[in-house]
Amino acid sequence: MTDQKTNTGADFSRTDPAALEDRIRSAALRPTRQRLALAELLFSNGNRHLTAEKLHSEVLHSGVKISLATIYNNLHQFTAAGLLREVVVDSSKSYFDTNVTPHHHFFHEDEGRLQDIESSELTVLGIPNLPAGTAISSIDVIVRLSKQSS
Amino acid sequence: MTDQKTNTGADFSRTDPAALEDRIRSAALRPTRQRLALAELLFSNGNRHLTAEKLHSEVLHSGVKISLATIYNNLHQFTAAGLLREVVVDSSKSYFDTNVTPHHHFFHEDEGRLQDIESSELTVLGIPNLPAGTAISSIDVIVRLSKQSS
DNA sequence: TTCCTTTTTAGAAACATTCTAATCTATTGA
DNA sequence: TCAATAGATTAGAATGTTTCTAAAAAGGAA
Ligand SMILES: [Mn+2]
Ligand SMILES: [Mn+2]
Ligand SMILES: [Zn+2]
Ligand SMILES: [Zn+2]
Repeated sequence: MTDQKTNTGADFSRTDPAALEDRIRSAALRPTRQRLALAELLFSNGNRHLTAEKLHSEVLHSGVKISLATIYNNLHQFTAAGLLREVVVDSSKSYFDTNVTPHHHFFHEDEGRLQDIESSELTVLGIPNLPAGTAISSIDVIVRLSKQSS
Repeated sequence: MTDQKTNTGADFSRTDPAALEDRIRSAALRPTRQRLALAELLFSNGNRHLTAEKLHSEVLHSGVKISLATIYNNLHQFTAAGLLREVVVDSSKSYFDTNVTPHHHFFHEDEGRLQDIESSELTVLGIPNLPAGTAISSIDVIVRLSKQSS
C-alpha cells in the first residue's frame, strides 16, 4: 500500500503556482483562474480520489466560484491529457484519480472511499488468452471492503 | 475462461416452467406472470450479463408487456436472493450477472459486453493487510479490452 | 489594441434509476 | 369458493449525475 503522499514523478504536495501553471500549459490548456484553482486542489495535496461533486464543493469552500459544468469540462480535459484517470467503482458516479500510474484499489463501500494498492504489491496471474482482435486497455482490481461484522 | 453454458449448479439451459417456478418460490417470491417471463430469459439461457434496458427490450420482444419499474424491482429482488449479482464496469449503468459464483471479467469496451473469467484461471496475489475494522466483501478483476490497434 | 480561439457559464436536456400511490393479483384459510 | 391480506405491478413523477447548448467572458498571439 502506498503512502498518501507518494507519487511517481515529482512531489506536488507543495507545488508553487508557477509549477501548476506549467503543468496546465504542458497539457495545451490555458491557465485560467478556474483551472488553477482546480489544479491546486487536485495536484498539491498528494494522491486523491474525487468525484465531481466533491471537487466542486471543495473549490467553492476555498472561495472560488466555479460552475459544475466547468468542473466536468476540466476533469475530462485533465483525463484526456493524462493528468487524471477515471476509476469505475460505483454505478452511479465517477471517481477521478490523481495517481495515473498503474495501480489497484481498496474501496470502502460504506464511506464511498478509494485507497490505493500499488502495482508492486498486488499481482494478477493467469489472465486467459485474449479474444481475437482485442488488446488489454487496463486491468482494474477492486478489493471491496465492508465494515467488519462484530 | 468458461464456456457460455457452464454453471456451478444444475444446468438451467433448458429449464422447464416448473423448475423456474420452484426457483422463484425458493426465493420467497410469488411466481407471477412477469417474474416467470424474466426468470425464463435470465435462467434458461446459460450465463448472462444484462442491463435493465436490455432485459426490458428482450422481454417486450418476447411478447410479454412488463414495465421498466418491474424490471428493476425484480433485478434487485433476485440479487437480494442471491440469484443474480451486480457487476460495476460502467459508471452510467448497471450490469446484472446470472453467474453468482466468484469469478472475474473481460469487458469489451467498444461493445459494452462482459465475458467471464473463471476464478480457477485467474489469481490475485499480494493483497495488502486490510485496514483495521474492515473485511473483504468481494474482489473484482476487470480486464478491459479495446479493439486491437491495426 | 485587435482578432481569434478557448473557456466559462446558466440553464435545459438527457439518461438511468428510484419513488409514489393507485390498482391488481396470488395466496390462504374460513 | 371467496374474502381478506400481503405482495406485485404500473404509469408517471421525481431524483441524481452527467452532458449539451448557446451566449458571454477571458486568454494569447501579433
Ligand atoms: Mn466521463
Ligand atoms: Mn442498484
Ligand atoms: Zn488510485
Ligand atoms: Zn460474469
